[in-house]
Amino acid sequence: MPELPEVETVVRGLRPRLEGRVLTQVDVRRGDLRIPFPPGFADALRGRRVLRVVRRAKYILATLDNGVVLIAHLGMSGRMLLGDVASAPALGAHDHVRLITDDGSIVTYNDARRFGLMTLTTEKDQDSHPLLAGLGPEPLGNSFHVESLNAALKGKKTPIKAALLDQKVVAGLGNIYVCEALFRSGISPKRLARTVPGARAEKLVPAIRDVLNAAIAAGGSTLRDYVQASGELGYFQHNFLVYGQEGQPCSGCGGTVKRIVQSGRSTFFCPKCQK
DNA sequence: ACGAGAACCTGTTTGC
DNA sequence: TGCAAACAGGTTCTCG
Repeated sequence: MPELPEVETVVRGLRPRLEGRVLTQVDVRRGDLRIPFPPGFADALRGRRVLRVVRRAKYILATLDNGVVLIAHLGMSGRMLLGDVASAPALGAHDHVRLITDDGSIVTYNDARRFGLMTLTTEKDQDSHPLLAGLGPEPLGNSFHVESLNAALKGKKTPIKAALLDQKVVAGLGNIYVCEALFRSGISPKRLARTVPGARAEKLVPAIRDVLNAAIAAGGSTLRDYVQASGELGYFQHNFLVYGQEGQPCSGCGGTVKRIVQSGRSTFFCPKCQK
């Protein structure tokens, strides 16, 4: 479900609830997510103060005052639901973890499909953690630029669509924003990645940045069940130019947006505008 | 070593 | 109307 803009939106919703607060209660209802919760998971968090909450790629990282870092990933269907002790919502069918703070906030991690995960590391080991160590550059950060993308795509025979979904190439893109960025840069999703470095990459880098920034400004995209941590809906889905637009007229040329399947995922694009 | 495809799991939408 | 198939924002493993 959530890609970089949605996770960023969730993090911004969690910050005012968690940063500076003490976790007075940590309840794990169901431990069989994508990876099992580590032993002592709840004990490592309970009674600790949250120093900061940040996003890395599609991961949410919460650093505690004992040096422990909570790693959370929302998978396809994960959500962070916010509530208050005063009006505590009943536990839902897929509420897996519930955090309660010293000022009465409730953060509930809900994930129907259980493709998400929660685990622990430490500040010291964070950079070498298996989930985080291999990630490519943040697309909105200083280390993502034409040169780094050129290097990452060099010699790759896979279609550019698949290459951009590879979190080692650039960290945080998913199916929606890859489709949108390729459309905005006029690059066919079927084009081999090794043919993108150069002039095409010079269009692609700003297209990726622009679409992500626009989506963050809109509070992410709300499809089906995704909602912001605040419970509000993102609205960037209304700005999709190709994603989900099969059969609709292309905003660029008036032709028809096509849907194909690449490595098992839907790709939406305009064959006239994207070469 | 690399890339395509399957697998993980549940809920919703689509099509016959 | 009802049921089965298809499909969904991600990641990781297996197989060729």
